[in-house]
Amino acid sequence: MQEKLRQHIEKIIPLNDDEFAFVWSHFTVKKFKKHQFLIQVGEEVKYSHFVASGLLKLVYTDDMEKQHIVSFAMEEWWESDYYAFYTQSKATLSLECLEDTVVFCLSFEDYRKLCDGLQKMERFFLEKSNFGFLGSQRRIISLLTSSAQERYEQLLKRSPSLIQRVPKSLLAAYLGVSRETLSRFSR
Amino acid sequence: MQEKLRQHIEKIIPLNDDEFAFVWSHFTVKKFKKHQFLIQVGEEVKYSHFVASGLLKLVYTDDMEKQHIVSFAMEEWWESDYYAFYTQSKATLSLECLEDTVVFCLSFEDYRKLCDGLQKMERFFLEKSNFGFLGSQRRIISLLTSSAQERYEQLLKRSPSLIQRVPKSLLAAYLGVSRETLSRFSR
DNA sequence: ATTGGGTCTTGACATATCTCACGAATATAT
DNA sequence: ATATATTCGTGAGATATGTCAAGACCCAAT
Repeated sequence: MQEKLRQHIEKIIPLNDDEFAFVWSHFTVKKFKKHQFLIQVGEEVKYSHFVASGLLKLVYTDDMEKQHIVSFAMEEWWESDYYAFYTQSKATLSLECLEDTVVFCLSFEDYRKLCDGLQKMERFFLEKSNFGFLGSQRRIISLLTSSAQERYEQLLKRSPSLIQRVPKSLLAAYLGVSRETLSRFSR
Repeated sequence: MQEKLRQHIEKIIPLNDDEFAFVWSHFTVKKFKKHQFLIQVGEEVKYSHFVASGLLKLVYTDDMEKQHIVSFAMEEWWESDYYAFYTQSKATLSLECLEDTVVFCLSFEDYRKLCDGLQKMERFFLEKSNFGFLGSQRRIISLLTSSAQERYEQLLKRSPSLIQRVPKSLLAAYLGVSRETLSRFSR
């Protein structure tokens, strides 16, 4: 079970058994059913979540109650409302299961302890953060430069598996386009 | 001169004189005039830059030769084509001075040495990366949820100083809206 | 004083996308 | 098996924004 996390970390930095045991001791395993919430707007954000299996959506809900998808979290993704997590404030985003999901949870306190206790893990999280930043930057460029249809085609190319797993209305909410407009692209 | 960098770092982690001397030894100072390029598309990206004074634009140029502004870098910002920097590949973005500018340059090699030699600096860069990621995420949400006019008003509120320093055509290129459309908002 | 480059505004028209409405197809729960 | 909710596609009209063109303004250099 925890092997998934170990392999994930070892893609970036090698760990011996003792080190991984130390790492693993900071996590707790939680299981959720489709439609359950890991984070709700206004509540405390206790954990950063490593997705062992399943699929989640991180959502911003606007004044009109319209949902916008900040990101999808599949296997091997880390996900949380990170602003609230790092600043230990209340959630402005929600995190909800699109499928039955298993996550490994890391509290903010344990996150700090882990980094302080094992130098390598601070390095690991730095790499993760850098990749997250670069991914966001690429998405911004896509939003600035491409039409809705082009963004849809880019998404198909980059994440073909997503299309099988989530309804198109959610892809639309991720791309920043209406459900109906996206529907007309397929033709 | 280097005091600016020290104060900047000490907002996040305290340093004694020896530690800062060690940090500073990894940087080189460079000065540029308005219109000069720090990074050009296709060239190597040697440095991450700390802006001591001045103003820069990080630009993505599309197939139609249209410019899109990934970010503005003012005093105390770190800027580079970070994808190319981290992967040591060729630049896809350009970095150009909008004003006469002084930067402190950190090569990739020195960046690694700095992190390895002084634990605290890895921590510092992790904080920076996290903030960069959160900033990008907020901009994505803004692009997904708000009209061009709303995004303009948000920018005015968040960075009123920018408006004095850069032509509106560049603000438009940052917001993802045409120069003409942005011009009509002021009324 | 004059020139030339950059900036800003504005009008007219084109186009992408949104919204609302409806119905068909499909999945899900009882 | 039936009922119910979700999902998907499509038409028609509204709206935001883009594009092209013209002119006004400002400022630095000659």
